[in-house]
Parts: sequence; structure tokens; C-alpha cells
Amino acid sequence: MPPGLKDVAARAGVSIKTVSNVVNGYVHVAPATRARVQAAIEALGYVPNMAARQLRSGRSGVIALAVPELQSPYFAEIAGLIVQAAEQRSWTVLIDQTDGQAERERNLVAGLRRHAIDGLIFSPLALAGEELAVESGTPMVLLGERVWHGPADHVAIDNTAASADATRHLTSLGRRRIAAIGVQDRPSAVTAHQRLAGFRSVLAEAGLQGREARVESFHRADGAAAMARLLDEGEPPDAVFCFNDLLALGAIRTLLERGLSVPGDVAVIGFDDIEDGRFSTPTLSTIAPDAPRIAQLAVDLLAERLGDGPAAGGAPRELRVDHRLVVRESTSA
Amino acid sequence: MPPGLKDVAARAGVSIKTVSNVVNGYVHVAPATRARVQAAIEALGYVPNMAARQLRSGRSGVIALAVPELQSPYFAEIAGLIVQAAEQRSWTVLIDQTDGQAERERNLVAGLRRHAIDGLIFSPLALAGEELAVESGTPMVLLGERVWHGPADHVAIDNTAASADATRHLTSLGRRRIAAIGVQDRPSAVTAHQRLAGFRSVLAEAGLQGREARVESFHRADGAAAMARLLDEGEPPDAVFCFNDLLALGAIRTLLERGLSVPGDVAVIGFDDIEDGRFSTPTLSTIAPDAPRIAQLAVDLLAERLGDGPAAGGAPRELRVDHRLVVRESTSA
DNA sequence: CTTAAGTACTGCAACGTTGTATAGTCCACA
DNA sequence: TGTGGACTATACAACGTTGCAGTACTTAAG
Repeated sequence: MPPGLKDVAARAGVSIKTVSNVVNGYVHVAPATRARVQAAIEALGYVPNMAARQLRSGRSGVIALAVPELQSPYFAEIAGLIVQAAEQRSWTVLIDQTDGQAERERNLVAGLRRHAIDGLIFSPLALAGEELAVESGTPMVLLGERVWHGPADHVAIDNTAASADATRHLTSLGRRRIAAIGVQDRPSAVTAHQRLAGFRSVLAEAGLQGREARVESFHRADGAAAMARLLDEGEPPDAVFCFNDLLALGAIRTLLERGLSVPGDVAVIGFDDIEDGRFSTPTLSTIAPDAPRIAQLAVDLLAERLGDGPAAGGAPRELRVDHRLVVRESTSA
Repeated sequence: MPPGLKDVAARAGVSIKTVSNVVNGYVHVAPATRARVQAAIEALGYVPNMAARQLRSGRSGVIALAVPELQSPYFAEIAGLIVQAAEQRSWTVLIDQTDGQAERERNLVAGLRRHAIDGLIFSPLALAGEELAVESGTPMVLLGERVWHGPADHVAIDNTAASADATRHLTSLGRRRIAAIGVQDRPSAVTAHQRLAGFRSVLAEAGLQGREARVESFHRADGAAAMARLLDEGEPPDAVFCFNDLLALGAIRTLLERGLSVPGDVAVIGFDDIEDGRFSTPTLSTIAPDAPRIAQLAVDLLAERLGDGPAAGGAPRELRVDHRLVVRESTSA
């Protein structure tokens, strides 16, 4: 029983369409009429019915963002930034959690149309390659580098280069027994593979032999456990590159628990620049991706695909975003 | 151009309504007809159009969750849990960030109808009291205690009791110079007021004089700054109760930076039990609210209001959720 | 053999909005 | 004084779905 155009029209003594024109800011409405309609709108508290609007236009004004998990500070930050960026276009963002489950990710790609989504920004974890290449009719922007050649746009930092920067920072400190934490076997773990590649390339350049610790996922507990294994199973490293900040915080926890000093005995660097790392003890050195720019570009790319302009149907594009090395206590005196 | 009932009907050689009946599981459809329709649905890849369905039924299957900020681990966790709980009812959750801005919160309460939301779960920060009491037609469940008497359901832990528990834990350790970090002046900062009340009551019982540090917001940086002020402006406390874990982590950072030991010189306890506190150094004692239960109850309450059953129109209710004290390194040897 | 109840299906109208087509009015310009 | 054009406003049809009313046929009861 909320009022519709019909009710406003009746009260203002005009046709339904004229009210619609006023609401949509159509130019050719006489000032007097417009005022009368506006008054009626105010009086009745009219609000456009989005369902009907969408039924007509095919657009819902809602985009979906799918991330592995919101609990992870990095994704929470990205989510917040994307909501902000979308707001500039007065889009609403529907945030979806995949928990990294392949099944859920497949459903997403195949058809989130169920909920009338105009577009999708997706940070895949379990899926890669051809599985992502499904044409669903809904434009999709992927966060992360393109490894196979699907139809979607991508926004990513140069993971390999960034992880090389992190590793080079460790070697430049004179450390020689360097370990990496965050290796994953799954072929779909593209990010982990790329960070490993950067790590290996720098070690090879420097003529060093690195140790590599596998993890199940990228949480603090995984980092803590992996660090414990590194300490138990061989000569302790004097530096560790963790593939994200959570792993690094977990690793630091283990090191301190065992009475080792950071960075004295072991230097630690992470990846993502989450807020936690700025207030941990010691504060955490890290690679900071330009997250606001990632968010902005992702939304912009989607906007282009959704626009009725000429750019709507171009070839998929891959946009690079900058990163920078942030040195804090965990790798300096 | 996605297929509609019309297309399926044509292919199966039945009426549109029959297809609708099959889709909705109406009983009186002959098995043979049902099979034929199913086949046509498969073949065409028919998916119901939610906009049209909603236009008819008035229900969108989407509920909104509004929190101050996703970056905050506690809210990120709650959000994840609510999404899970909503999934059981096959609802989609639209997550909204208010940034604690009164303007945005007012808009929410007044009418999120703009996006065709069936219900709203809302964790207010800037608003309190009468401002929340607006009847919008959309059922609303508030996270946090009810202080004024609005029309909305509430789910909350007993903040006063919980903060008394935290404070009592500190006094039971033999600490006497106890400070609180997290006081806020805004009358709408209900949570802060309640936690302060619990703190004061226990100190009064124990005949102690406590110090109280104000903060702008509840982030690490605020905790760090508040701790610095406490240390600069008087006799250092030997225990600090921070009104959330982020403040506590910030405070610990300041303490360690200044060469004080935690808990040796100063014991620190927080509130929320976020993951960070389980891996920080030292690990953080805290009050753990039963977050999964909060999420479940919030969704259940909304479901009741949305149901067409008799319970739909009852008086607003307030549900209490348990909390427990978690003792970790920051308050023990 | 009639009647009532049940089964299987159909057609129409409506949800609230907007695009297209249309029509009347007024003004300026030739 | 006609004529084209800009302005203002309206009517109608569609978007895809479902509730309601209704038709035709079948079965069971009286």
C-alpha cells in the first residue's frame, strides 16, 4: 500500500506519465506543474518502486562483489572501498562470501542473475582458468591477474614483481637463509604461484637456496603453524617472506613465543598492508597494493561494460595497479 | 532476451500459467506435463525473473545489514555470520556501511525501501533513541540494547554486566590503578556508556578510583593515543580495560613501545574477541560475545516479523545473548 | 443417471514503471 | 496569415510474473 505514481498523479491532477517525467527530471514540464507534482510527492511520501523500474529497464542498480571472506582484513578493506566507489555511481553493492568453495564460485559465475545483478566484481580463490570463462550475460570484473584467456576484465597488481621486491628487500638486509610461507599446490592458487615465482627469481639471482612452507589457507593460524615447522625441521631462517600479512602476523607470534627476536634473529615481511600490521609488535613490513585504485578501476571497468556507449563491447582488458614496499620494524633496527 | 515463462510455455506446448505452476511446485500438474515443462526449462535455461516476481509478490528475498564499517573485524565477523544464517532461509544479504555517519543512518531508518529490502538488521552508531523509532514499514532488528522504546526488536549482550566482568577480572588480579579506554561523550554512544557504567560499578564496589580516557572512535590508533595520554598525564595505571579489542591492541602497542611490559607492568583486557587478539603478542584477554548466536537470533527475529503467521505483529522484543571472559596472556603470567 | 467433489489446465488482469506515439497549444518567422 | 517547431501533457502498451476465476473432464457418491 505504499503510494505509486498513480496516487501522486491523482492528487496533483495530472497524468501518471507527467509524474514519472517529474521524478526522472524530464526537462519539458511547466514549472507550475512540476511544483504541484513535487508537493504531492512530498505529501504522500512517494518512493519509486525499484522492482517495477527494474522490470521495465532491465537494470537493478545493484552490483555484486564476491570475495572469499569478509573476515580477512584485506578483503574487508577492498569491500569498503568498492562500496564507496560504487556509491559515486549510485550503485548498491551486494557483498557475497564464497568461503573459497569451488561450488559457490561456480554458481556465481554461471548465473547470479537470480538476484538481478547488473554486474559482478569477483575475487576468485578456488576457480581459475576455463572455469571462469563462462559467458553469463552479466559483465564481470575479476580481481587478480589473468592467466588463461577468458572474456572478463581484470584488475591486479604485478604479483610477481611485488613479491620480488619483498624478497629483494630481505636480501638487501644481508639475510641469506630466507624462507617463504604461503606456497599452495592447487593449480587455481594463482596468486600464491605468482608470489612464489617472484620469490624464487630473486633468490636465484642472488645465488641463494630458499626454503618454502606450504599452507592450507592464508590465516594467522596457518602462518603460525608453518613457522613452527620451519623452526622444527631444519636450520632456522634469518628472514621470512609471508605471502600475506595474516600469515606474517601468525609467524611472528610463533617466533616471539619461541624466544626469537624479530627482526634481530628473523626478519619478517608480509603482503597487503592491513591495518593490524601498523600496530602489531613489532610493526610489520609489507607490500602495499594501491587498494583504493583497485576498487576504483574495478568499478570503472564495470561501468564501461554496462554503459551503452561504444566501449561496451571491447576485448577484455587487464589493468595494472601500483604497489610499494613499506618498511617497518619487522625488517629494520 | 533471457527466456521467460512465455518461451518455456511455447516450447512445452502448454499455457504460461502451467509453467508457472510447475516452477512453483503446484500440486495439480500431471506428471507427464510436468516432465515436458521441466525439459523445456532445462533446454532454454530458464531462470525466474526476480524483478517481476517481486513486483507481484512485494517480496525481494533480500535483507539489508547495516554496520558502521566492515574494516572492523568484529563487524566483519558478524556480517559473515549473518550471511550464513540468512542463507538457510535462502535470503540474500545486502551489506551496507554507514561509516557511523548520522546522515546515512537516518536515511537507512527512514527508508531503505529504495532498494526493495524485505527487512533490515542494523547496528547503529551515530543514532539512538527517538531517531531510531521511525516506523518505515520495513521490519528492523537492531543490534545493541534498547534504551529508548522504539518499535524495533533488539539483540544484544548485557554490556554492563560484561564490562563489569572484565573489570572484576582486573581487580581480582590485585591491580589497583585501573583505567578505562573508550569513553565517549556523544549521548548516542550507548555501548560506550554501558561499558563505562559496568566499569564504574565494579570500581566503586572495590573502593577504587579509576581513570577514564576518551576516544574519538574505536580503532587501534585511538587506543594507542589514549594510552599515551594516560601515561603522560599522571601515574601510570597497572591495568587497562579497553572497550574493544582494537583499542586494546593499540594501547598494547604504545605500552610496549615505551618499554613497559604487558601484563607485568600493565594488564590489558579488551572486548569482542576478534581473531587478531589470539595471535598478537601478548595474546589478548577479552570478553567474547556469542556472535554466532547474535547473528542467528537477528535473522530469526526478522523472519518472524516477515512471516505471515500470527507472531508477525507482536510487541518489540529484546533478546539477550551470552558472553564469557577469555583470559589470555595480556592479563596473566 | 444425476450431482458433487476433485483434477488438470487456461485466460485475464494486475503489480508500478517507462518508451513511443500522439495531440494540443503557443510562439516566431517567413 | 500560414507553417514549422518547440513546448506541455496525455494515452497506451509493454516488462515477466502470479492470483483469481473459470472451463472441461474424471471419478465417486447418492
